[in-house]
Amino acid sequence: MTAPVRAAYDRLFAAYGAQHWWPGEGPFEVLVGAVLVQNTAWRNVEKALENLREAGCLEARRLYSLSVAELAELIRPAGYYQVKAKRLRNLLELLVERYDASIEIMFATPPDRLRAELLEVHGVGPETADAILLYAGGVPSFVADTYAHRVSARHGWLPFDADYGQIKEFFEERLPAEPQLYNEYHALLVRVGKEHCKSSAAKCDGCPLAPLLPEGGPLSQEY
DNA sequence: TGCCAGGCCGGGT
DNA sequence: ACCCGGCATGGC
Repeated sequence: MTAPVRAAYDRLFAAYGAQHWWPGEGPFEVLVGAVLVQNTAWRNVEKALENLREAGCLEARRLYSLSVAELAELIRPAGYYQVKAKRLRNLLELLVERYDASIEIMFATPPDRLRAELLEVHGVGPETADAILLYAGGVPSFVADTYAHRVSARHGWLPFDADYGQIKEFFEERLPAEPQLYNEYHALLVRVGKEHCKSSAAKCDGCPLAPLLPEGGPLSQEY
């Protein structure tokens, strides 16, 4: 059977509705948040962003003017604050030095090239790059995070050992290249993953995707 | 109270 | 090419 990627989306949206990820926040805040949220609960990121806001530093040049130590102290609630302070600065360096601190100029470069440039930033991996492209730039670049992996593996859509690029490609090949769709799908996968695919326990009871599971239930080892 | 969160990097085999 | 540990706060 062909993987019901679109059907899964429809079920998730029907069950959960719009998730409103990164609603109303400007692209710069999204870019900062994309680094801060690495392996971290979003509520912790909110505290860090609030600190930055109070310090008047939610602006590229202002934030770039801080030392790593100052930056680290402000983003402390987000966890991994020492490494993230450096990563954030590396990303800001690209934005400020190469793109004159302008998100708009940055996104004027072709998405494929911009993605490559983001990946060259020390501390920006594929998921962070895609999150920036999608949520800050409206570029239809699917964010294949750990939950996309779990859901895909459990449903037998992909082998468990599929890598990031394969998961991303899998979804992109089966969906129209619409940023709003990618945006919502990613958020919905996280939502359903948290409620039903957490760690090794498959709580398929009441999962909106349960009807789409192969015979015999979820197929995965670890996830 | 332990487990986990919207990753990524570096070092060792 | 893998596998693994480090990084850290805060909520359930």
